[in-house]
Amino acid sequence: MKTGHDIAMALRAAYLSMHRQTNSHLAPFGMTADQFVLLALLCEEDGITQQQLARCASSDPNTIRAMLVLLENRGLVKRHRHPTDGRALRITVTNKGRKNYAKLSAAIKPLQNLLSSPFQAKEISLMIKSLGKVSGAISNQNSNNQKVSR
Amino acid sequence: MKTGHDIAMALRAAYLSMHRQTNSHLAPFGMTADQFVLLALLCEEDGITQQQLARCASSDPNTIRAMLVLLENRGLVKRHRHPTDGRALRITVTNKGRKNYAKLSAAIKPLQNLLSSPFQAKEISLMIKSLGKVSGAISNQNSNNQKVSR
DNA sequence: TACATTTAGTACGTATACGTATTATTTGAG
DNA sequence: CTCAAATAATACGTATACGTACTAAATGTA
Repeated sequence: MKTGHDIAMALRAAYLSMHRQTNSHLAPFGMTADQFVLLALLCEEDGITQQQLARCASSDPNTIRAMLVLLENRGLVKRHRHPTDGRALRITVTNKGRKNYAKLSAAIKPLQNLLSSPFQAKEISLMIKSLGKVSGAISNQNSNNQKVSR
Repeated sequence: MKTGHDIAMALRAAYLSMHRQTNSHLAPFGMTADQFVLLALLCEEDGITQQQLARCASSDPNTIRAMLVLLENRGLVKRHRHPTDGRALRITVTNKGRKNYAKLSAAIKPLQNLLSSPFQAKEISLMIKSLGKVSGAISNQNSNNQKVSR
């Protein structure tokens, strides 16, 4: 009988395997899997703030900032002051960043296909839905503390 | 239509959420989620080597070693020379380690239940099977390179 | 037995994940 | 308008993930 612990271990194995492979596919281009995630999100929705990026990437502002600094130093993104909110930074992708994204995106296509290859279309959406349930069930944990304490 | 990229993002979100929550549940006890994984594996199968532990934890020897050093400094595990293989180290859990594991195991039970709560038993085994397919499809990538190149 | 190859562990460096504390702005209540 | 609370970003520290290079021990083969 499978338990929550089994889910956790399976999730861990799948994520770490995927992350490792993605990194090794992108390393020849001097890019990491996580940097690619940011670049992909920004190419989809340019000009969002670090805060929003942290949410979309399921990460946190500290990590996002460190990564963006690296990407900015390599000329792939820019961080501008937000026009109406003096605290926030708007992140945009440079032309170089977009070109890189296109190249990398092509480079990991085989890996992405491999990722979906053992499944039928229905299974994929089912698995994604299940993973969403996991995220949902778990991430509404702490937000309670904060909302209740208000 | 969902693609490999969608699987990757969903997997990332689920894993990072789970990892964060697990860490925050274990932090009061001065333990991390990953340390708990090692302790759990060792309590199941005591006396295995760092190499085996790396495989079981879906991690790598460098990471495992660093974690074991921390755990050993806190008296939770011990690293002995392997009786027949002079290169290897056998890792065993101390009594203190076992007691800690029992305590922590109880502490995260609620989280583990939460993890499995949105599913029926069948869905759980299905998801675990799917995650296994992901791990399998991906991790047989590099081992080819090495075997072919010989 | 001698030696090339493989394997377990280690050392070191970079990137992430994320908690906590601090600063600068914005927002909202009075 | 004033000031407390909330928010975005940052600084800093620790733990992980993992690549690469190296050492020591085991193994297979000539």
